[in-house]
Amino acid sequence: MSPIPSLHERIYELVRQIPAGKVATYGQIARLAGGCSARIVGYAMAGVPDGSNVPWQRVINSKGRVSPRGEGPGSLIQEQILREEGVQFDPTGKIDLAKFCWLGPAG
DNA sequence: AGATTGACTGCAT
DNA sequence: CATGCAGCCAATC
Repeated sequence: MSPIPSLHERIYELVRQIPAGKVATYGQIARLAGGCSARIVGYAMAGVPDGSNVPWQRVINSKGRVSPRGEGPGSLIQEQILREEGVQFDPTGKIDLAKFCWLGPAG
């Protein structure tokens, strides 16, 4: 526990601040995390330990859609969780970022 | 220290 | 709308 959390931990803390029913894009988190690139956020999400309080499911890509993890229902699970949170999906499976995009820790 | 990779992004074809 | 390419930066080998 250092006074200055690593980039990874900082991202986790940031994602933890995302309220239910809202979502944030990788670029958004990256910017709030200190201006790193969206890839770092994606990499951090991939390294999220199972059991942490990080609602990684609320982090999506700039397309307003969940990131296709390739195999497994992972993306589908994420979509279901977001629906449970109150996030609405378009008929195309996209999220209305105009309403559900998290503005940041400031609100 | 160098090369490779990745849950990204934006533009071009 | 599908595919390709380049830029981006940290983690990993």
